[in-house]
Amino acid sequence: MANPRNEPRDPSGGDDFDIPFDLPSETSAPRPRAGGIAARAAALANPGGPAAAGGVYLDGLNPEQRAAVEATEGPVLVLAGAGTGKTRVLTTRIAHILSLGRAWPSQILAVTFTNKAAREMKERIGAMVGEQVEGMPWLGTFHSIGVRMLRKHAELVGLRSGFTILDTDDQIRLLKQLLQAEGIDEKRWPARLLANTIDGWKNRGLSPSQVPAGEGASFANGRGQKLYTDYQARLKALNAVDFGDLLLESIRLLRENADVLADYHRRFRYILVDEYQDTNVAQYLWLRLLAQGSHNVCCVGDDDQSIYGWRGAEVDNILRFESDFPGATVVRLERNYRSTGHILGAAAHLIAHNEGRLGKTLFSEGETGEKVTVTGAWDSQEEARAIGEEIEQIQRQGSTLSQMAILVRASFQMREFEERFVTLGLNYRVVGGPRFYERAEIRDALAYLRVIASPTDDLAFERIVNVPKRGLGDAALRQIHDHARAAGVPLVEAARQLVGSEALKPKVRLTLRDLVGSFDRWRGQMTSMPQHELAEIVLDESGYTEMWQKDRSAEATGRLDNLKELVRAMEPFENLIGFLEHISLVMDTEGAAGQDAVNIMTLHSAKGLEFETVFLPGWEEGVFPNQRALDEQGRAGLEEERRLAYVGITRARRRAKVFFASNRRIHGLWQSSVPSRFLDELSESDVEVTESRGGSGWGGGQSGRYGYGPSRFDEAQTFGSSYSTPGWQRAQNAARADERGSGPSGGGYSGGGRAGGAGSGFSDSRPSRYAATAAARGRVIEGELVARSSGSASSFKRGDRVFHQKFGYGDVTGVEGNKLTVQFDKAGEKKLVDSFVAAV
DNA sequence: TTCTCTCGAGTTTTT
DNA sequence: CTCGAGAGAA
Repeated sequence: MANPRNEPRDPSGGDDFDIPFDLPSETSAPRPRAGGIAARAAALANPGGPAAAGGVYLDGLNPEQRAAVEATEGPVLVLAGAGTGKTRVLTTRIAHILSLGRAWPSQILAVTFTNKAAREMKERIGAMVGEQVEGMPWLGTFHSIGVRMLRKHAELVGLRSGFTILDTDDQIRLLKQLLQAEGIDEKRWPARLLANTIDGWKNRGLSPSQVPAGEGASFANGRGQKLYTDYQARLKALNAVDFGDLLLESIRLLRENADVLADYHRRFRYILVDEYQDTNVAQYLWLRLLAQGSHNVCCVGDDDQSIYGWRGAEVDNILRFESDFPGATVVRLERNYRSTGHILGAAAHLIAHNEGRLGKTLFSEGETGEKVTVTGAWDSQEEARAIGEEIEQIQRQGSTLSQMAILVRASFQMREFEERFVTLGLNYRVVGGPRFYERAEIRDALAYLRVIASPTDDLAFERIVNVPKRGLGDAALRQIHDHARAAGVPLVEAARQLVGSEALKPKVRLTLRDLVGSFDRWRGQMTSMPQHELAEIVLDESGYTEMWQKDRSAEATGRLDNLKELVRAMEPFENLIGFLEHISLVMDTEGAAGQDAVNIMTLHSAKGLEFETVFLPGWEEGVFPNQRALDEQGRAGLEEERRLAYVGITRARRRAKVFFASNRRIHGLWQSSVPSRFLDELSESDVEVTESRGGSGWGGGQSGRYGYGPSRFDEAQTFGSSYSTPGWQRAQNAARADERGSGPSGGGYSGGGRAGGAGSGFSDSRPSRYAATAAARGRVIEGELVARSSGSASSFKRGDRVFHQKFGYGDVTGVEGNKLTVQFDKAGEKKLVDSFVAAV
């Protein structure tokens, strides 16, 4: 299309980059109006004009932010600490580039990790530059931009444009089939593990042939690499890609087709990357390829907030930026606008314990505020109880529940809070959890729609042949499979052919005929009615809705609601194909914010959010830092855990409240625990130890820091009894009842009295009576004792007389590794880990 | 084919 | 303890 202007020219104006399956918002997006540049220039010159927002956008920035925005040319790394206005810089920078007329909206590539981040960025840019943002087709997640490229050039990487994107579930089912075909024992080598392994390779940008020999051999006695090769072949045959391929294949596309790459180089004048510390190798390679064009690449990130190493993120990417992009401008944003002085101080002191970091010191000009509190609880139930109380108290002081959040390390910790809040009648909302489109009922429904839209989608067909149960089980499916392979046709077609033959049992044949007939019928209706109406008909006629209506389990109604929600979500799309195209990448929960409620979520999902008050429970060795992270990743794992702690604290605007419990039930066993080393890494001057509930002066069970020095929290553990309270849990089992009967009950929540509680054990660090047992279980990594193994043999034997803090005295009646069976005098028989009983 | 039971494992999560 | 997945029984 001819463009009257010389430079810059907007390539999106009718060029062949448009693809058929866009979101409605994109296809209907108005192209930049004629005179865009003039209008923008006018806006700059005349801040009072219609596009005035652009004229003043630089005003509110601090000098560093402004520098980051104005350094438009060449590589720029913005090290943006927590709460320093990272998103603001990113969005303002885009607005700035547009306002200066340096590029058309369609010439800016802006990548984020999540759809949520992309959406937010779009909104904020929109607020600054108005409709122009609609012309930014290249603002999106790595994956969605990858898809866009691949759809356009599918044939260059051996795909057809309508390829399907497999989610994790499909992926696993496919791999299971491969494992079976190879005769590999799925118990020893689970498909899940293979999926993770392959994902790991893909994250590192490795195609099957590039997998290092040693690693390829690590799975299933050397067959890992072959399986990966087979898997890729199978994907191609199905005209499908998985998430990793979206990047890997894009990279291949760009590498192997110089003309395509040149095209994108010409197109992308400015590249911006959010959360750069989270990029993996594949994403890095992809970016580097594209950045070779203009060199105007701006990465924003915070090495201290890199918490996704375990899924392939390479902190190294951000640490290496300056050598990767020579001549890079580095801007540090250290002025924090979020948290009070004490919170920042505590967080800074903590994170300073990490070695591999670029180093930033956050400062705030705001008030010092309240100190970070550290509170010890006897066990996890009391911890939940104490937090519940604090929440109610803060609420009484006028805060809303939504301004508070409980951030846990692992989701098993959430349960206790949920139970507690249910009894308190306190509204809470669990953020995160299974994504909407990951729910079984949604995927089933989608599978039906996929088969309708694309009769060659074997995986989708397999998923729902027998859902709801209609008597088409393994045997029938195998027959269809065999026939499909023999005839070289997709499953649906094979089914159709079998129905016409005599090969099937009469009953099966009839059922299958109905099913195939239904699909044909629905497919016929696809063009004659809106997709959401079709979906309703399909769910109804297939018996799927009925299946859940008959289900009397607790979740059934929720599932039906989800299905309704799905139907509703389909409405805005142009057609079924358009809907399916984007569902796999762009559908997220976006849970109704709804009523005022306390937020409960993992530390990971809290990244990027902020709250007035943040509760951080479970700061105990093993839980946080997480034992497995330590065992598997050693020092690197510890540092990532520490960054997680840093992320947690810096979520707080006004109050950060840390908790630890001396006892916690993990996998059904009561374990006593040691306060987290991170507690000691918080600067003392920013922390206040609020010994919550009394303290009988027993001190902690296990003190002794396992080699990393005594802690000031070792004995700051207390007894507040949770055992004597009225039964607040639902069905209590016998064991729980026993505990209540025998626990060292302090007589209610408030019990115990405060005397001698706080800090009484601070200075006098008595040697623990359990130290010997504990030390035997120590584990050294890189000369530093950072981990404890739990699998070692016990030093106890049958017949030993032992003492337990909660259950009292008893006799060992059985030993299995480090797990003991103990017959307690009062509490009855218990199974527990040896480290929390002591020999007497 | 489907239901029930036993066994085993058991961070973090996006796309 | 608690959930999910696979193996045996109806």
